[in-house]
Amino acid sequence: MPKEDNIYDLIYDIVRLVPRGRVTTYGAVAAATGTKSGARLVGYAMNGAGTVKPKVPAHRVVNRIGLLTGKHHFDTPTKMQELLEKEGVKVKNDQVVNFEKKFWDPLKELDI
DNA sequence: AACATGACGTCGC
DNA sequence: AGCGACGCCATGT
Repeated sequence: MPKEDNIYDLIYDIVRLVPRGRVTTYGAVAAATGTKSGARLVGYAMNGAGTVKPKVPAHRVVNRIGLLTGKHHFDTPTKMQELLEKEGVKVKNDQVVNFEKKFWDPLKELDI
C-alpha cells in the first residue's frame, strides 16, 4: 500500500533537506518537486509525513505567509510550534517570526 | 469515469 | 486592508 510512486517521495525528500532552524513553503516544495501548481498536493502528502520511515519534519513547512496551517495534523496542535521554537524558529500567534529570513528556498539552495 | 476533498496560491471585490 | 471565490494537482470513494 505504501506505493510511494514519486510525488510523495520527492516531497518527503525535499522537506527532509530543510536545514534545522529554517522553514519553507508548500509552494516552494511543490515547485522543487515539479508540481509547482500543486501546493495542495504537498500538504496532502504531508499527511503521511509521520507515517513514513524517516520521519519528515513537516513542522518546517508552512504556507506562503508563514502560518502554521497544519499544526492541527500533528500529535498535538502545539507540537509544531514547540518543535520550531526548539530549533530556533520563533512562532507568534501560529505565525513564524522573521519568516522571510527563515525561509529556505529549495529551488535556490539546491540550485535546481 | 465522475464527484468531492485537502497541511495552498492567486486574483477579485 | 480584509474577506470571498476560483484554480491547481493527486487521492479516495
